[in-house]
Amino acid sequence: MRFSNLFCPTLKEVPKDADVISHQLLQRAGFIKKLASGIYTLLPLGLKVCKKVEQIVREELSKGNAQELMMPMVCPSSLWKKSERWDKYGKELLRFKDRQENEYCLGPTHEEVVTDLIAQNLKSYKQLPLCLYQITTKFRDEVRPRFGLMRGREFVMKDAYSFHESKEDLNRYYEKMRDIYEKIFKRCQLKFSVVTADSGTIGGSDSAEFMVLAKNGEDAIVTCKASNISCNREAFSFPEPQTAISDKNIKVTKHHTPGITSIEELSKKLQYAANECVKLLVYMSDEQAKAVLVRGDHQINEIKLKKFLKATHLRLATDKEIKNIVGLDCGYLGPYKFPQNIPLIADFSIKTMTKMLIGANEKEYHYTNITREQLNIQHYADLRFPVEGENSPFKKESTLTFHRGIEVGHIFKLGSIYAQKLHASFLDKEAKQQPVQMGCYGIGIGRTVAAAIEQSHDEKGIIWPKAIAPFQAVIIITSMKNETLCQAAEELYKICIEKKMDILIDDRHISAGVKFKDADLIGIPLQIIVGKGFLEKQTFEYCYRETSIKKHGDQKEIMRVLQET
RNA sequence: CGGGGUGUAGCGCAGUCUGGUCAGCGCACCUGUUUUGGGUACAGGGGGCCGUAGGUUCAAAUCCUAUCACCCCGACCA
Repeated sequence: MRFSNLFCPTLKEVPKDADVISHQLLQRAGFIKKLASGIYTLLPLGLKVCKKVEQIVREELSKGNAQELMMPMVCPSSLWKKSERWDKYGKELLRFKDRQENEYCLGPTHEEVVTDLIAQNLKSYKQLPLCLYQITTKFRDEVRPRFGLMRGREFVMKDAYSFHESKEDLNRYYEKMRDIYEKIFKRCQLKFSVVTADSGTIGGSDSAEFMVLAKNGEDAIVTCKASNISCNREAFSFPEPQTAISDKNIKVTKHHTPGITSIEELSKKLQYAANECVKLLVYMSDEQAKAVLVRGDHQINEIKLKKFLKATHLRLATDKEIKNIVGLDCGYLGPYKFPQNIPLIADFSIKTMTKMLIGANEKEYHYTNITREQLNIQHYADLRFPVEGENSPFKKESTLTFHRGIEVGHIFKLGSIYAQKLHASFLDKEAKQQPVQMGCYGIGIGRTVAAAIEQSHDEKGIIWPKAIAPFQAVIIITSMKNETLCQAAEELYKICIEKKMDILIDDRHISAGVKFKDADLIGIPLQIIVGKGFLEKQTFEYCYRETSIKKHGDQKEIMRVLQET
């Protein structure tokens, strides 16, 4: 490729709409251009890097006997209604109608389409196992798109779906896919960690996320080193603790607390630690009120709560609803003498409390020294997020540590939920009809590219891992007016092209300084400089982007170095 | 969805409070000279009816109203 011919608009200044480094550099180095919020054009270099990642993905997946296909982006609502996700998926599913007033959505993922495809064609166990995948543009109308390619609304994703005659075979393939994913991200030269995850809207049982460790990551990873557990913060589960024996010698005290409604203020005023306070939150679970108790220093994990309640829609009750139900404004709600028609559900941690501070269900009053026995708690469950630095529930001596990560891959065991809803079944060896067992496996291609930059850059620009760099090397001609230099560079370039190397030659009629700056910004791993060294000694200079180490060599040596990379 | 902010040339910004020599700066771009190993220097030049639509006024980038777009924070701590 000739730079003089390349559409690569680089910028000196940081675009004002970008504040994470990958987003800034992708724009500055001419890889992407924003069209609308969360919607980007991949410019030639951006596309080139994506293709390199895709190629790695294709090569590794084919080792797992996965076959590539391409499903439509536009999906009729009927399939989504069958799977019940037309209602469950929410606003992220972009819906619209055609001229016949038929409803459609833009596919955010393709379980429905692929399961339907299989339902229509699967007959016998002899056709299994089977794995199909595609690398296509998905659309999710994100609540808040941000960070460029890291959380766009339109994005390129590889999604694979596997089909099996038994759970055992699904388990076997899931493990295989985990290995394939590890190989893919290793080949992309990323530092990542595999963590236990929640399966979210996709549904299913086991799932694991592949997290690229980076400080700008949107996900929190919780680790207990001693027990070798690494988990998405959302999916960290606590075992049921032993019930503590309440302090029977203490007396309930009522306190007048006008204007004091926050845990922080209360614990200060009444000399009660935040972890001795209990807060009560009213949720609407499919429009049924539920009261949830959690310790003052804890946060409710709504994913867990939703699962526990088996709710389709879950939200906090509005102030108005609370007033209707309890007859009280927020701030003084408490579980003692709470309206009996609303079930009280408490987080496991409440079990370990010997006394507590709660709202009095009376304006401007709180109680202290309440014990669990005085409350009519109907259920205990694991409902909260872990807290950074708290003791591990698995190993006493160990604490929980937190890291940030970018979720670049996610694998799930779906089981037969989609198969049942979309009637994908087959005849087994005993001629019995069985629903097919499914797994699904995603990789965010654009997100992987962004994650690579988050992990590898400096003040000068991107430092691409060799495996996914847009070019192996760039040949820089320091002066286009010097014919000797041009000839030498062109000859080298010609040899590279003949050897099918992916090389850029910077033949622009501009000063050498600009060429160096652009090469650094774009992040090409190796710069080959044809300049004064050549005029003096007929040698080329080569410089590694990552280390800035400069060396000299003749054409033979350059070819050797290039073969290595 | 709530709060905050920003829309002026391809990019980054000043000008808006206090309406009138206000269509401006830097980078980028074009021409010429210069320079030729880390965004050379000088000279000249092209490009925007100031997000959009109304309104107020003799006069609007500037004031008012509406609207659109984009960005940030939050969207559970009772």
